[in-house]
Amino acid sequence: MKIKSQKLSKNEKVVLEVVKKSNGPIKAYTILSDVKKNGLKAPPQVYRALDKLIKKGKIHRIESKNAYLDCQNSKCKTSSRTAFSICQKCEKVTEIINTKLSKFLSNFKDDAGKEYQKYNLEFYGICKKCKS
Amino acid sequence: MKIKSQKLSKNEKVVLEVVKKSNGPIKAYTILSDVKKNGLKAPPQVYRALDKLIKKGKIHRIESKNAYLDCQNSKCKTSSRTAFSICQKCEKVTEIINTKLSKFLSNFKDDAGKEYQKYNLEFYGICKKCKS
DNA sequence: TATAACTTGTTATAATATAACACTTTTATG
DNA sequence: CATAAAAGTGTTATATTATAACAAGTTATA
Repeated sequence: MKIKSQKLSKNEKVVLEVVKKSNGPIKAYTILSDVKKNGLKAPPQVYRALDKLIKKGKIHRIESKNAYLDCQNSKCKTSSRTAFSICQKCEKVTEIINTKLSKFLSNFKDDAGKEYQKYNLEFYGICKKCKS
Repeated sequence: MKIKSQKLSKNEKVVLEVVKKSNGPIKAYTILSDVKKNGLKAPPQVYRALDKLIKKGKIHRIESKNAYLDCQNSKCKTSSRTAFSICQKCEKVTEIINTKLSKFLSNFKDDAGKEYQKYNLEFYGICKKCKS
């Protein structure tokens, strides 16, 4: 089994830094305006970096928000099994790292007996801070 | 507890028919070009109908595809707890209706002990047909 | 009938994402 | 090392997805 290189290119590093330092999910065009000081100028440069970073397990895409979040899971080597908690008020997003959940979903068989190597789960609710 | 009306407006009916008769997830602008023969002309008319239909539990949005699918679950009264199987080859999408899964996710407590009223789960794999 | 809530029609534009092509850099390997 | 293949970059243009804003019509019902 060939292991995908985790080495990052110049643009990938630049984009990853921006995603990391953002406090929560960040949008592609927000990243773009930020990385302009690093010489990047056009959307494809950002989107290409984002795609690679996702494949390399460095960041995740929050599908329901068209936004990107750096991976909090030190053990995460891929982008294949993800779960998030999303606050419907403040829009805060947290990655859920929970063995019971990931085991259940990884072992889940549908009615045809099929298992899945890849999933994305998004939970929606009101976070602690917004409740109080 | 007030029950949300399931009554559909004219445009909602028109859009729902198009989603229903489509063989799988359908895009907003595909719907638009289809409903032009019914007199609808502009994106907002379609998007408004889609939003309402989702809230009324008649259709679902497949987040990772920006596409819409009619709800297969006769018992589905809301859009709050959804699970789908998505083929990575042919892009076929099937709604997963599985009590074990929905129970597990509805009862799931995160590390803070929090439960969620709403979730969306997307499984990715290769469907039977594409495998053979 | 008045009025509030909902629905529609319309134009314009915002936000998100990719195609296509030329060029450069890095990596692998004969 | 040479050099070819693969990966990465820069750029322009354009495609795709979605919403803002406003005016007007319709429906429910107090």
